[in-house]
Amino acid sequence: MSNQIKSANGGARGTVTNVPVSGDIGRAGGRPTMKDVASRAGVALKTVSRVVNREPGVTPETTKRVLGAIEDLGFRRNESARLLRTGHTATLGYIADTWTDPDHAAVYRGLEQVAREHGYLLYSGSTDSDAEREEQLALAMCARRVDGLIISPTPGSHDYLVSAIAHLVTLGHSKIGFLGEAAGYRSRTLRAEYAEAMAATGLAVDPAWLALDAAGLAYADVTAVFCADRERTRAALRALGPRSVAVVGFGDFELADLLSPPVTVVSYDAELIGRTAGELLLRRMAGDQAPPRRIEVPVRLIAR
Amino acid sequence: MSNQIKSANGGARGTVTNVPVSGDIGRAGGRPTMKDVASRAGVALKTVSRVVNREPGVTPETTKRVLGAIEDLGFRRNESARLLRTGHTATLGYIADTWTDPDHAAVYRGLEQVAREHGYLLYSGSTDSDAEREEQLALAMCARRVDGLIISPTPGSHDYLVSAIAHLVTLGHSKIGFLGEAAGYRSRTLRAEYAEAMAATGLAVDPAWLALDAAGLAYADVTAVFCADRERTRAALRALGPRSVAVVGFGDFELADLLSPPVTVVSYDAELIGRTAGELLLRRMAGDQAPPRRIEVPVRLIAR
DNA sequence: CTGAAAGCGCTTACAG
DNA sequence: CTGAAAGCGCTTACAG
Repeated sequence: MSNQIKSANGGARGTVTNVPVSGDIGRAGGRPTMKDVASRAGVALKTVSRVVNREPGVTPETTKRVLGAIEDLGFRRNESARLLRTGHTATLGYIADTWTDPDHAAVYRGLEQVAREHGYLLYSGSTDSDAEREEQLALAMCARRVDGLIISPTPGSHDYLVSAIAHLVTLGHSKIGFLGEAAGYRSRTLRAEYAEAMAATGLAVDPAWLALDAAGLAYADVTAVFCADRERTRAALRALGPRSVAVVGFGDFELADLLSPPVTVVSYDAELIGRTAGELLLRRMAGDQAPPRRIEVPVRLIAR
Repeated sequence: MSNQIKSANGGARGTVTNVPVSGDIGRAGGRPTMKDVASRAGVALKTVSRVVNREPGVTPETTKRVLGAIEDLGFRRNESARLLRTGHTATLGYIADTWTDPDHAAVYRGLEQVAREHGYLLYSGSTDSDAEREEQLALAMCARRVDGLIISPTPGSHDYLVSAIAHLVTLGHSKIGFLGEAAGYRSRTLRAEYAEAMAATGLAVDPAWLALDAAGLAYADVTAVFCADRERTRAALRALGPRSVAVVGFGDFELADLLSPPVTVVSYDAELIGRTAGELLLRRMAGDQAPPRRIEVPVRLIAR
């Protein structure tokens, strides 16, 4: 038995309405099967299968009888059963940190486009950066035999830092701090790459610049700061109040241009990433045996 | 055959890496089945089923043999097949306008929590407010026999408008305009409810206040404006520049408090909506036959 | 304690 | 043009 709930969305007053089972959204007591249709139409199972699949070679007469029975019974083919026999599931899985991150939402969007164009449905799940949950989701999706799986992992390399720092140098800054996660693998990587980017730009790094926190930013010995994620960008902006330190953030956000002074950010087309990932996956599913590829989606600096 | 793609997420430089098939993420040539395990362990199919399902009454000895065969073959039960026999799919569907809307993302988040707690996986899809796509998605999910379906439709009633307008009246405003969609059913409803809310507050409405657009806001005969969605709130703020007209928006957004002057918004806990919808649905799936219910999630005015 | 048979709802060969 | 049988990978009765 299936059920349907309508929940009001972002424009409504926050209402959840519980709508009972109706129409073709399921029904108690089991749904009619091809077997039921066959017996009602007085034909064999296989004939029903033929008209449902629009296979040629069925008399208009019998076709009509079968169609009538389908209509009468409200039959709808059970896709799961068909797919079991067929061997694939026409399903893709997508796992990411959280839909709350606008970039992930955009990746999802791009991926969904590709999936829709090719007739795939999407299983989705979020991990909140919990590795165990990521594994459980991946395993659960594999157990359902998804045809393909896309995982949006925690980030790797970050050489966009170079352009962000170059931008600040152009504005006359040299004491450029870094505001990122306090601990963990990802944090170490990011800091190392910040140091590299600084070196590449010919700037020395005061160790204190690596240990900044938003609260103390106004009193730190820096004239500019790069924030590794939206959350820290916002924290920095809040803590600084009337801006005494230049802020460049990773990840664009709405209204960033309306702040005074506006915030410069490094950003990229996350939806394109979703599309690209989807297309790569589909190509592989179609038999492409090429070795792993790495495709870079351009990052751009939005100087404001 | 299953495939796996890793696509970099919101913190990375925009990389898509295509990882080839490996480990238990699928394998060419078909995966081993219970039958394979049975013949390798020298037992009947049913015995394999027993140990996989941890049913009692199997000798430690045979259990060990079966487990060994499972290990050797890398067997993982095909959940889709099990579920076909079982009659349910342990799957919920969620359809909404777009994940890009932070409220929908939050609803999803709440729903996913409930789903996870109860062992359900989520099919998801977005419609971009396209009714046809909504129908196709719903049909596709029903064809897969989801156990339940949650659709987040375009909004209905909007009496939160009353509190927003009351707030503006408190601040001394009486010429309060409305900025919303230009045309369509939803737009008419919203405007009607705005007019009602104004009347309820004892204010007359100049017809021109209903036909505002962001661009002309600064020259309109209003001292305040209510914006029906985030997009229009941003458009109004952009068009107004240094604020001459008070702005109240529907839907909170990051950094709204950092603008000068800060923007007052009407908002609600979208994640709670997701949880609530999920719990209602699950209850119904468990046999609850109660008539449709309407649950209201409180809306709050965030005056800044 | 273990297994052979039938069945979930469909499709794939193969006959007539 | 139509159908009876076997099978997808598993579980559900029912025997031994």
